[in-house]
Amino acid sequence: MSDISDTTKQPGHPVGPATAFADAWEQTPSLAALRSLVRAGSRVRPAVARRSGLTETELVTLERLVEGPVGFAELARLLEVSTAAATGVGDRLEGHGHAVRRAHPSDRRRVELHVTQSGREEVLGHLLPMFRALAELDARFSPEERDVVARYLDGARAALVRAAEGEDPDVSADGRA
Amino acid sequence: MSDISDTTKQPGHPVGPATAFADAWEQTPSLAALRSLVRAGSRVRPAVARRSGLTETELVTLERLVEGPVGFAELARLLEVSTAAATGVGDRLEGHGHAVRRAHPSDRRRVELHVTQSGREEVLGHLLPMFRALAELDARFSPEERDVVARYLDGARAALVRAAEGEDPDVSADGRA
DNA sequence: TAATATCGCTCACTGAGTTAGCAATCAGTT
DNA sequence: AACTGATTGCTAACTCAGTGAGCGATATTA
Repeated sequence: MSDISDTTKQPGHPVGPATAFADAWEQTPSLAALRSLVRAGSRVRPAVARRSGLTETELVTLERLVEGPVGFAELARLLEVSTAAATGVGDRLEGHGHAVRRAHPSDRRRVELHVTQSGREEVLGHLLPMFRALAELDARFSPEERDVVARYLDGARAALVRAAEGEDPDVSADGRA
Repeated sequence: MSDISDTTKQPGHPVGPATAFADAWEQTPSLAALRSLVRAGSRVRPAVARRSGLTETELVTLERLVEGPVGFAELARLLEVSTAAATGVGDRLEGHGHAVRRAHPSDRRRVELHVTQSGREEVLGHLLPMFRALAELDARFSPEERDVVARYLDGARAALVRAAEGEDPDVSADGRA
């Protein structure tokens, strides 16, 4: 009975416990901007992947591949999937022409996955414009301002990392600005 | 032949086109911090979902539900999935005891999904600590500093949004700080 | 009242992930 | 050199969250 929210009557912005939500969030413009930024950030990869006709996993793999070839075991580790899944990712990327398998020069167990020109274009074509835009934005701020921003962002990062891993409340190290 | 990267010989940090990557990125500490932040941000939801034994989709649904009940058509729209998938999400959330179906008071076609106490605890328990940590961080900065941060973050958000949607290069509106 | 649209559901299917187990290879120890 | 154990990448069988098509029920509009 008391199981269900009593916010039934206020569809848009109910008053119940959701207030606690809003209380800790969206108070200052900077916090609101932070929220929007993180939201926008987590929409980039899915969107780019969809436009490229790739899985998010495949896109992450390509992003890594432009920095150099990777073996499948390592790939599985950084994607946090099974090696079987990594094999599948390689198959699909090869099918798209975005990557190629190559024997490891010294270790004959290993097979390295290399990005192709097509794969590199897919990744850089979508992401370089974003990087450029961010670099231009960054350049519009003074060194002192950038320092403030960096401290803020680093603190926020620490908070998010703590949320992502289990929250040990007594971890007071790490994110001190 | 010229298809494959010639970075084969430099596993760790090759010199090839990946340099273009690094050039536009990770130059200033603030840009590096921004990158880390976005990275950390996109790890939060998957991590929280896994710890809660939920799909990311189910977690997103719960986050929305704490703000009030939603119908399945609307839910499908905001999740960007089919209504069939939304039905499945509802089934699973009900199975977990995190949500309940209820008839819409006036429209007898509609079925609203309501969060339960259990569902609310699941969401708030994981996310409120993060919100609090961010609010505390925010409070450690002066209003002037927060203003700088807000301008920076808003510009960054605009760049990310532009990257998520198709990049129209001539869209100069929107994100001007 | 009739035509159209919307809502939530079921059904059959797709596809990216899982676990288990395989042969091949490498590395260290006798 | 040979044996042991770990690692690498693959296949096979399966799971499960998504899709598209189509359904009855209800709401909305002409």
